Amino acid sequence: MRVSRGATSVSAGGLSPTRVVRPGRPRSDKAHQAILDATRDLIVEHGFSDLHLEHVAARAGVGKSTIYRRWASKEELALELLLALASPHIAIEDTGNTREELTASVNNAIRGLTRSPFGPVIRALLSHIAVDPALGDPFRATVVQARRAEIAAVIGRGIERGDVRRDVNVDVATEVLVGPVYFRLMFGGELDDEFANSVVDTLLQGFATPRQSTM
Amino acid sequence: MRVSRGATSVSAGGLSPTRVVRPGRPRSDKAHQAILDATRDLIVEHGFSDLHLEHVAARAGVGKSTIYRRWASKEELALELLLALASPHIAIEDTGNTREELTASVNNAIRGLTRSPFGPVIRALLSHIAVDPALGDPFRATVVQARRAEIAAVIGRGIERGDVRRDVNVDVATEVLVGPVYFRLMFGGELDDEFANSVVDTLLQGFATPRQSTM
DNA sequence: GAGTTACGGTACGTCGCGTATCATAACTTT
DNA sequence: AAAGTTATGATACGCGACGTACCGTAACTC
Repeated sequence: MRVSRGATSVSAGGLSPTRVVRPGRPRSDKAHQAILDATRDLIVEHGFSDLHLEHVAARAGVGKSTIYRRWASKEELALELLLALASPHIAIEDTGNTREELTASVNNAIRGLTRSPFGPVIRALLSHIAVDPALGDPFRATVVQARRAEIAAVIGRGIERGDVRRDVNVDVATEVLVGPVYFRLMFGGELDDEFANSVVDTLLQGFATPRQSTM
Repeated sequence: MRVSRGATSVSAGGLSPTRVVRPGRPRSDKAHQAILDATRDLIVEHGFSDLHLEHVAARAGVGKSTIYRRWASKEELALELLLALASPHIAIEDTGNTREELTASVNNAIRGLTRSPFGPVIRALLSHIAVDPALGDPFRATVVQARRAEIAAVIGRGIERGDVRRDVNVDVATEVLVGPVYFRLMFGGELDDEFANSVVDTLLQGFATPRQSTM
């Protein structure tokens, strides 16, 4: 059995619930965070279906019962982890330049998937998100919704600046911008700046030749 | 990877293996197909992580050992099933009309996911495809590659007709056409004709206003 | 018929799940 | 400082599925 109980770097964005401190032990959030960290590491290393809570407990330096006291299932634990990891990669700054902002939209998604534990974790959970509403619905309601809103804002600013057609559908815009990124995540292909630029070029100009733009 | 003993071709083109008939029982392929059918039904009903080979055996009217004799693991069984289900939804007819063909490209993907068992099965296997090369590599090498080639042909015909810009990157074209479909498969949203049309409209015209097309 | 082989069935050890129980450590209250 | 409260780590348990091993037998060839 593995003994390395390395709690590695602390991930971003923890939750801070209003907690009433009562007699007895004070629900040290160190344990809470240690469990999430161990879960993250083990998912990254072995994937979700080989995530075993007894290993999580061992690596977090915690009893198995402590985990079951706080989360009803492996899925709930994974969901909390996923939402915590997702949030940092969504915001897009208003730079005044539409192309820049669109590229940032794609690059933000890419960087979240390639340069942070969010990538391996969501990869491991894709099926569950797609199949299990208990995971999928909260994820859609928070992460996906936030990303749609952020890109809607980018498109909106582009329209104001006169750079973007007024009739662009913002939901579809999100999907053609970020969908390709997830396509490559699943089905292979480089996720780099060149890809981001290529997607944005394609989307800004469109497929059609100028003379055919009313085809 | 140890595939079944070559009794069936892994891809969906019918089965015509050179079979050496030897004494003893003749590897009835009825059993083989019954196992695949049962696997498909159970994945559709309960998802991949609740797919239990003892149930597959029972539903297929087969001993559990028979399954283990032919496939090394649940994943290999699922892979063969997946490849068999994927192929029918890829070909795109040359209609002479670029917009029609692009719409068909998106609609083919949508129909494969919504109107056939391929949808539930790939949903259940997304994570494994994204994480496990033993599943992902064969899938990419066959299904994804075929789809890329098919869409490359559509783009090529569009260029010949003068409808599509000559500098469109065909890989990126595949991704912006089909990526949105998989995005919605995972993260929610209707998968219907309206969506397909909306994607194609967006992609043909592009985001940019005409006067900004060189932005 | 004799020979061969895959077959269905079953029993087995292993492992992770999720629950229950318990003595104890950590902290609050008085 | 002592008493009271509560979450904690540890351990044991039953359950179910995994994957293996072994059987007697059915199906087919020669």
